[in-house]
Amino acid sequence: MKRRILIVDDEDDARKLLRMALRSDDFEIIEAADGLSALRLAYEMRPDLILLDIAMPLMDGWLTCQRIREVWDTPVIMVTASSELASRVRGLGLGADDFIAKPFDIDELQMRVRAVMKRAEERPYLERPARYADDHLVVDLATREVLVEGKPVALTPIEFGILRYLVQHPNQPIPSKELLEAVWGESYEDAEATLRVHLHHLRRKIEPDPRRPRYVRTERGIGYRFQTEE
Amino acid sequence: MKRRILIVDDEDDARKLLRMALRSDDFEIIEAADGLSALRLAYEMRPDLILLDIAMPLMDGWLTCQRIREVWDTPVIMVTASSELASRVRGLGLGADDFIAKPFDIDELQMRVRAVMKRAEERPYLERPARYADDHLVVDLATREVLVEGKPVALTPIEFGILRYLVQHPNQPIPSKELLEAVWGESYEDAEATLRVHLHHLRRKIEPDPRRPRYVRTERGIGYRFQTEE
DNA sequence: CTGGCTGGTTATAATTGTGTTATCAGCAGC
DNA sequence: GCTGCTGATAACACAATTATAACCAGCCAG
Repeated sequence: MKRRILIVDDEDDARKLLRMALRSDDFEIIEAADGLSALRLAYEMRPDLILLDIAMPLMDGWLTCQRIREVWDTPVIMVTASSELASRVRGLGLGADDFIAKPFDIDELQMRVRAVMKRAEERPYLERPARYADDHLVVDLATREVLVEGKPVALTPIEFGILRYLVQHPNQPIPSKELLEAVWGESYEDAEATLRVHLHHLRRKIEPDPRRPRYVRTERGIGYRFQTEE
Repeated sequence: MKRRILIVDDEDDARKLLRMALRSDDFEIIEAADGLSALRLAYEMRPDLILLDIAMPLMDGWLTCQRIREVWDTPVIMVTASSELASRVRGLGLGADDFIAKPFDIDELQMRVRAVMKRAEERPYLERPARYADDHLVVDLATREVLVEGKPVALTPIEFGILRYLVQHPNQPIPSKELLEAVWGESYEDAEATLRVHLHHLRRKIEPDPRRPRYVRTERGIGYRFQTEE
């Protein structure tokens, strides 16, 4: 089966180099010159792997990686200038699967690409949903769009973060601690009061009847759960 | 928790280099100079990660990796001279988790070590969805969902805790003390009166006829038992 | 048949968890 | 400076959960 690889780099020469290195019958190469068009292209073409340059104008590789990972589990290899080596560790937290330093060895690149793809295949593939839709509510995690009764609804970053995590784990009770960690990051574990307030706001915006939640159910003693079916 | 790393290389200098690079409060380093003693040491010390040089006399890195993997799946990082780059691809088939070329960058080594360990920790994702289901009752421990006659039933945390423990040990008489300890935690061993009350509530919610329990049978003088078949 | 034991049932009061509202501080844009 | 938006915090209301006590029912041994 032919694998599709998305190369993201703002410099034409760098893209060409990567493209040449990966020229193979096994791969189909697509390219983007900046983070934003990479997101759009990824949304459209569903690549099997993304090669991401770190140094890019506007939206850099870190941010792009983060945004991609908010929605898909597509494996990502970061391409770094060797001077940036020390900062690579950051990438682990953002979920990059591997790194390769420029200038890279062609054999090494190919090997890492194949290795990451292999690992991704072996992954116990629980693909996270990128979208929820029914008559009342539409949540599109890729475009960050939320529609209620067909009308767009503006969510604050925190509200969207909560909703995203819940939608990505439908019908599962999510402990409040887990939700806090997912949205606020670690070391924010005892702000459940704050969480309740934001959940209140979120419900007010998306629930048909906020008094008796249809989507964001509370699991007493545990946390919350996104209910897909009535 | 301190992680144990096994370094395998026949050259003393190379081992020293690796040891120095990984000197850290997080790691405990053990070493072996050839494949065979590496196997023995690994068996004895159960390292969390193995760093394996490819070029070694007698039993080379590939073979050692293969032998290790025959027994258990400790993560392995292969260390290669860069001239051997092309042959690296072989390692994938043998189950190595990552590679690093000599001479290596210290930051990169540390990063790869931590990345591989992190992945290995996340691996035991084989959480089996314990579940009980028949015509009348469905208990899904993963989603905490309980259905009676197809309708969802709301259990309190304690009620669910009791039911979970019983379902996880079907057809076995569970002493009251054990149930108490499992649900409330230790040091709560003489609240059997309380336990009875909660069991009453639980039965009222899930039994077809609470007067004559079908599922939660009482074992006089012992405790309780979850009966799967009539 | 009777007393004592084990376990079931009911009632009630205390505790806890969650929803809601109000208020304030920080901050960006104007 | 002001204005509007966002998020944190505190205060309170309310309902669900829990522990405790009191009482009841069945069983078994003598």
